[in-house]
Amino acid sequence: MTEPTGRRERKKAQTRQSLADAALELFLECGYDQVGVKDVADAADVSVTTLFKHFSGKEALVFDQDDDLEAALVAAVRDRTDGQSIPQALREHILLKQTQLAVHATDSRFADFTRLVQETPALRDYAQRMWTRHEAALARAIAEAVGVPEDEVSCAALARFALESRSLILRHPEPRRAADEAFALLEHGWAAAHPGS
Amino acid sequence: MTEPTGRRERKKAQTRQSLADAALELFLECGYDQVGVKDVADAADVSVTTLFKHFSGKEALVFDQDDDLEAALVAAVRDRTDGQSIPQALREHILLKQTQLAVHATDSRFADFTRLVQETPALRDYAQRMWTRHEAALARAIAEAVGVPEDEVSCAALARFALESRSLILRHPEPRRAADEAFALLEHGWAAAHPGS
DNA sequence: TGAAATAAGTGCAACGACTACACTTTCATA
DNA sequence: TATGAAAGTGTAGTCGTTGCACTTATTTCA
Repeated sequence: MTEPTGRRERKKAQTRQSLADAALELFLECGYDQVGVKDVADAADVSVTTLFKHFSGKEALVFDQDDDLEAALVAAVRDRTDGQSIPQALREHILLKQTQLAVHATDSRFADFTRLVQETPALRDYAQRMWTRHEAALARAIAEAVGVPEDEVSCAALARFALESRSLILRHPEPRRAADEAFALLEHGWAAAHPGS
Repeated sequence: MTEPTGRRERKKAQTRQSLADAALELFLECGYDQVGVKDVADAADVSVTTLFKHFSGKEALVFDQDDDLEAALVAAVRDRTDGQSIPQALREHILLKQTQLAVHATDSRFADFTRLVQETPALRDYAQRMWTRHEAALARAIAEAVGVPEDEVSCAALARFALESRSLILRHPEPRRAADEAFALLEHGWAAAHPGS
């Protein structure tokens, strides 16, 4: 299912990959704003038109795989271990998915990538939207987990706040501690409204 | 101090006003995306260059007076009545400043304005940024009010969450109830971290 | 196997927001 | 009243993005 069957799909995927690779390399080397969309297309040896057939905009060149995000987020709530509260589960997930990898840079390329995103306003904002785009799905998952109607405001609020705290954590020198403090707030607030979950 | 002294400043203010008026009228009539920046300039009888000397971008044409926002926000925390918690004060302020006016439309023009903003992604996002831009100032005010160092994460978190809940409230059919629920979460969480404030 | 349908990729021209530049007009002030 | 600062103008350009008509490669199916 992950394997492209025909030659056509394979070439398509390859073109997309070339574009993403070229973009990241150029952005890292010269800075996001110094590189035009034309430069990326040229480096990948395709036309600008083709570039926009693959990516919805310049910022999207950097975030290749945003599809898993929502599923993982929902799963983090649904499949949390017994006794773990929803805010705790979300803190773990966000911390794992974002910060730990970036800080203990196993791969120095990932650290560079994160720095690029954090230092470029356009990309920082885009990343934030990427996450917030899944607010509704997360809110629904939370509502289902506690067994309340899915339009409960407190669920939407928890979803939004948790997703927002991501950027709060990311910019802090000690992400783990920041996450603990930010989520402590949510933890207590949530417990008051929904005891025992 | 609010009175422009010379004729020059008066004309400048007038030009700015013409632009803002023309923009709002056109946007309301035809929709934000259907109106070009050129159309606005023409309607105000100035050049496009001049338009951009007055406003930093197309979206800014709609939000004329964002300067008071920060001061009012800080004041809402600093000058809250005794016995009122910080989250309560923020809920009141946001509710008053945003939602009440929009709902009980004293002025139907204000309702139209709010609808325009909410229905136009570019404007909705810009408005959200406008508020979030003052997160740091609000966080500082909160930290000062409780007497903790100004880089306390919980203060930044409360500031961010409160500002974010604005849009949560705005899109809800019953803003008052939504505000109560969202801020209840913050209320309890905050009380746990900073008892008695 | 050999069309015919399908989809990727191309080049060009254009649009809209925005900026740089060199210029004119208008006002304040010494 | 002369001088300089500041408001305004028009043009031409950049950059991201889209529409269009077109070629080329691959899949499908009669």
